[in-house]
Amino acid sequence: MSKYEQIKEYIYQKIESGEWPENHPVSSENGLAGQFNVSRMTARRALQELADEGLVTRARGSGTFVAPLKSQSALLTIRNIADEIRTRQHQHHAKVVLMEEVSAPPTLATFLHVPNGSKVWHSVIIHFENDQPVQVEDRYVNPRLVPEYGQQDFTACTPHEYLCEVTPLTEASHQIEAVLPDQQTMQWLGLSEPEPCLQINRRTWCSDGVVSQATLTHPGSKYRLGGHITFRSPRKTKGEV
Amino acid sequence: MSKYEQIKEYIYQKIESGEWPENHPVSSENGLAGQFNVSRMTARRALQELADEGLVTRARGSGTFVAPLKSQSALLTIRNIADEIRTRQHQHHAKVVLMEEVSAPPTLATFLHVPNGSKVWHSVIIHFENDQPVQVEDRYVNPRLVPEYGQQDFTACTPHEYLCEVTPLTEASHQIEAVLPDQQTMQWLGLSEPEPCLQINRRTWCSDGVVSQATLTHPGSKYRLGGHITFRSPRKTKGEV
DNA sequence: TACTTGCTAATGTATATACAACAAATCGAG
DNA sequence: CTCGATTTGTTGTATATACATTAGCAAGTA
Repeated sequence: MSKYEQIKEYIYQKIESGEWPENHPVSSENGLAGQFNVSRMTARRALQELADEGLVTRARGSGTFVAPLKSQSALLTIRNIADEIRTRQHQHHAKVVLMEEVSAPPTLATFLHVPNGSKVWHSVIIHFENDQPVQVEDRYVNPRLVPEYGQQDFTACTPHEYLCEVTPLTEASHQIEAVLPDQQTMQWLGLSEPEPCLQINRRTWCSDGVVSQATLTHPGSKYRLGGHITFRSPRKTKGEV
Repeated sequence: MSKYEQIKEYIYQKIESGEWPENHPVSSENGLAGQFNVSRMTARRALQELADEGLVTRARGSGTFVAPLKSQSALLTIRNIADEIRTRQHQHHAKVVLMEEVSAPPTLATFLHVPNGSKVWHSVIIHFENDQPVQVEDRYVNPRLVPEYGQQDFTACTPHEYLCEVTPLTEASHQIEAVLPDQQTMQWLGLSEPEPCLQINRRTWCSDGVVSQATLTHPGSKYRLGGHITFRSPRKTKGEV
């Protein structure tokens, strides 16, 4: 193991064991350099990487301290529906039930930052897992940024994949809620009785503005959103991230 | 702007504009050092940080290349309910409706990795936002790792906050689904009619094993889970992460 | 062809040094 | 004692250098 990794391990162990609680001072760069008999730059690298991983905070002129645990937030990964189905070794296919150009109503126009009443792409696509419908994707797309949207074949590649290709997506915001589907959505999902649905509202951005607004509706009985989380960056012991 | 930041900006711009597509080679450390008239170590820092942010991949002996876009997954932040309410400038309070020690049924015992039938803590806590119930937290806790759980005052600090303090939580897994609440939950949430609820199933781990298993139920009409996402690490232009 | 060898270029690690920017403690004057 | 200036310690940036490790290529060899 390289020297800077040894120093990281040493500090990591102190923090994980609880020997160094929150805000406990960590030896300075020069201090560590002395303890471990390395140059300051090597000790510095250890501290810098720990800071990048969020385990310690550093303040010029003041020192390095054990970072407070971030109890308030955790990260959940949201994956592409097609990928998710495929990794379950199931079969995915999509059906385009609607592809049109419509005048954006006021709310949508505000969402997409386009002039009120201007034309936008509107598509509705149903995603199937082993021939069972698991998602209705109702999407509006800004034609200024993606003029060719209406001409794509979305049975081959999902809209999200396509959008990632043609525009460098930079951000997205999600809202997840539980709702009862309307009649039309029930029909698309093949539901005879109303049942709770997981609805994800997603807005995606590229550097030039809002690209797309999508509402993804999943039947609660056939779909759940899962994710694994690490509160801190895991140690890179075995060479893999 | 410091020199290494200028180099990062330069490369970032090339990638974002699409001028350098996936797998396009990036100038070598020495090359950039020449172009920008800096030392190799300064150019190296720029490339190294871009690699840490996932924008480029590096291979010893081979070179640096624009990383493929990760379209398949995005990250959603899940926050502590109490923090979330407080940042909305609303008032949060909690009510403990149940705190007991029970014998773990088989399924739960497997979940928590404890012997079948051994005692575990079980608590049910209702969280209020401005006196409206917004979450029922039904939690089981491994007493081997958190023996004092039953003696805490959870009107002052949420269980999750407490658990983060006493054990260094390292991981969690979440499952989110839409369900109809049972009679008891409806009563706790003050619902007269059944309505779709967002249910989060969370299991948390520390280095010694599974700490806790919680089911968080939110009424769909009063709660949605929101999150902002960046597909790539944002540029650190204005000095903030 | 198939394999080996050696060279070159690229990244990875480590060191030494210099100076800048900043925070906190120290000291001195009033 | 209080306020302000100075000092000291710590992190941030930048440079120069040395050597290690590896990928890719080219040339040579069987």
